[in-house]
Amino acid sequence: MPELPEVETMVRGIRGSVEGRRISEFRKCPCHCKPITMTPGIKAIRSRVLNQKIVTVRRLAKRVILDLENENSFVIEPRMTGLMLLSDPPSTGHLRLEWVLKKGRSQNSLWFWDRRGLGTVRLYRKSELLNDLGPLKLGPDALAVSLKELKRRCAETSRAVKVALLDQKMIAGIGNLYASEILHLSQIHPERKANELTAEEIQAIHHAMNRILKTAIRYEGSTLGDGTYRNALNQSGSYQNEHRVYGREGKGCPSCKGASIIRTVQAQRSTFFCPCCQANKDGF
DNA sequence: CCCCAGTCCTGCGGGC
DNA sequence: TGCCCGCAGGACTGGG
Repeated sequence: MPELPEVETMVRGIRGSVEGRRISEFRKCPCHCKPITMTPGIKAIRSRVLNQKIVTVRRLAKRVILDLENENSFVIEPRMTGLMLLSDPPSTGHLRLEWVLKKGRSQNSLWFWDRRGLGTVRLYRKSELLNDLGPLKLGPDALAVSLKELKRRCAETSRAVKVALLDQKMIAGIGNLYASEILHLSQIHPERKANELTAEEIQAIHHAMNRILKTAIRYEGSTLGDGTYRNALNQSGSYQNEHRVYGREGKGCPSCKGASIIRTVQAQRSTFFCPCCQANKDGF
């Protein structure tokens, strides 16, 4: 499930083979699955992107952005199982889109692969992506938000802090896996109301967010049991071996060694935490 | 404002 | 052994 570290890994993996190249072809792959969401349609996209050079490859929260020289930008949202690949798809059956790229005489391809097909590919004007007033309505990036801004945004919501961290309008880039990891390192109970956290607790979250996400990027993200997440060369990440709580229900807490990790459900998603290390305040 | 359930989608694994 | 069902959850929507 690509979250910030996985999407950052995708961007880093494809950048060198994509930036500065021209799109000589953009097409749907002949797979028999339902087509993924794409706006506008393939014809309109082709008319705006063919023969355009890809100037920049970058990450915007959990999206991959390809900025073209004519001020159009591809916004690729992998959601659960989408991948950006340069070679060797996990299975050819779920290849969705292909960009054929050219630079001088050399030619290579970039693919969007998506087993479940929940991912989306859209073309926007680059000017629409500059801030959170645009169509994406994203909050500040989890790796760029200042402590002051995080405090301000926490104060604005009474939702459980775990649920608030998943809200891309509040902070962009964190998903279900890293939300649990961040709160465990912060030693904060996931049900605590965001607007009741102390300044010290928000500072702990800010610090943990940076540490967890940066470390996960260094490990090239988490590849879970289903093996779906892979980097641009179809290789697994390794941060799953460093997980403190996610997917570790009933196993020992890596911090206190004594207690077992508990799984609960918040906003219809699994939350993992240590009832001992994260048992702070409000009776939790 | 907040919360909840439903929607999209496919593969996997538990239970019978 | 084989089939059915629930689960995985990112983003979004509609109703209370």
